[in-house]
Amino acid sequence: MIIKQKGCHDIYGLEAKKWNYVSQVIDAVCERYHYDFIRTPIFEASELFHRSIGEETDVVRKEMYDFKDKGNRDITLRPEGTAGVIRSYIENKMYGDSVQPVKLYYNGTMYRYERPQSGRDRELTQFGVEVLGSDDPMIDAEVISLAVNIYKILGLKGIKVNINSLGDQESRDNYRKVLIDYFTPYVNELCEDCKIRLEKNPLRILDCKIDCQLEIMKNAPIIVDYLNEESKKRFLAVQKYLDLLDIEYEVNPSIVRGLDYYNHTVFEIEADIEDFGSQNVLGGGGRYNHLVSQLGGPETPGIGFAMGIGRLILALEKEEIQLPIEEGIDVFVMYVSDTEKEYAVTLVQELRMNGFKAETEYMNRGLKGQFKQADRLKSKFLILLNDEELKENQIKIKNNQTKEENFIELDYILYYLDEQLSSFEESDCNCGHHHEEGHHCHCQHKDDGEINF
RNA sequence: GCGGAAUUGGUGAAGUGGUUAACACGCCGGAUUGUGGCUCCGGUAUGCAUGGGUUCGAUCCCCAUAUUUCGCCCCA
Repeated sequence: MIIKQKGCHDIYGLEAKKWNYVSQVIDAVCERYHYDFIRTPIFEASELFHRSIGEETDVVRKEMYDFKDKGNRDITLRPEGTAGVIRSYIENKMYGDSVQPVKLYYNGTMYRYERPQSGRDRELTQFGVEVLGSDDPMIDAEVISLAVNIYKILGLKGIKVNINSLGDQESRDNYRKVLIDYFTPYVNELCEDCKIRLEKNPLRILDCKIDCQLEIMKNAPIIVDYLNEESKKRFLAVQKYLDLLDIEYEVNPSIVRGLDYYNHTVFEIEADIEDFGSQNVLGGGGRYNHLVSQLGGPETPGIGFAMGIGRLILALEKEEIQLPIEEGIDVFVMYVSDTEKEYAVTLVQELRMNGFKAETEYMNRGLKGQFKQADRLKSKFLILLNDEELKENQIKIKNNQTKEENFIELDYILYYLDEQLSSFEESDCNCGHHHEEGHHCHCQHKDDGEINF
């Protein structure tokens, strides 16, 4: 038997419905924030990732899914979304578009050659946004608020935003020196990885999970103290806008992010979920004002963030949040004889063309089997075709909840179903969603007056 | 890259070094001659991840591989 590759998943059934629902929420929110969808290739030249993400990062050093193609080109399956979007921005000269800044979002699969575990796969799906062309701190706050809103609309509670600033190049260089000076006397106390980091990327020592226990960490210099005037002002402005948007956040000096292209604002969004381990970080991002020029475009400020959809859905499941997913069908058409079957074919077609979710029998089951099938499909109504009754232009329809049966004129069936089904839509919210019995509406439009699909 | 646990049918699983591998759910069929969801009856693994080894004999013991799963590093 051929089975799926390590760290990959088949998503189908209810799981697939959840994914689609989350995507719908993302699309709706992005539309309101006026972000345009962009779809870039899943594979790119390897060099793109080496140059953008950084040679020394773990993602590039040990997680790249790369190979040679038949033309002997070095190809990599994208490990994240930003690099491809920036490449596209430059290649398509979007910096010349009449509408600026350019606000984009993507939602697609990424690949990392990792050891799979809970909340981490080799094929993962990320949704993310990128804003290019504006350095306004207000955009930083907007991007964070967009992410937070998506989590809120989906019903996640306990969302925590951690922010930090890496400052501009001057601040960062300055801080880098301070860090090296600080840690060098203690080099023998550091773990093996951090000894290497001390030379290559001292910032990452700060979020080392091993060395964070050390005494020297507590007194380590904090970057915020080494920001120059301008960077400090900028960071405070971001916080001001977050306050205005009523977003709770915490300044966390240990957030440095694993990709090299970030400067100024960096942030991570985590869910406060028990037993979620290190998988509680649902998304993260930051500003990258030199990435575009680094990849050969004009000097262009940018900011973005990404969230893992798989991990998000895991979080929703852990929190037992019911999504308003439609289940079941409107009507199941039953038949026995061949002439009834012929009528069923056309009737089902007509029902479908008029917007009803209609099903019929394909497995040659007896009437008993068809009743069972209709129940499995959670059909709200049953239509029982009968040759004798059809001759009289009559059709028998049964409400599968009340068990009430009625004879209806053939021509009247669409109207009848329409009327009957609308009584199923009763719900104390009017979000337009259909909520199954016992499910609650999480659209939150009533509370926030914001999003309504 | 490192470490722990697991792998029996469509599903959940029990089990033993020795003839036909429990049980339950599901599914299909029948009792019920065109109104079911209850009940009863019947059917449903030449098979216990794969490859070696130990043995008279292995699903059960040993080794390896694969996969799943949970951690570490890192990340979403």
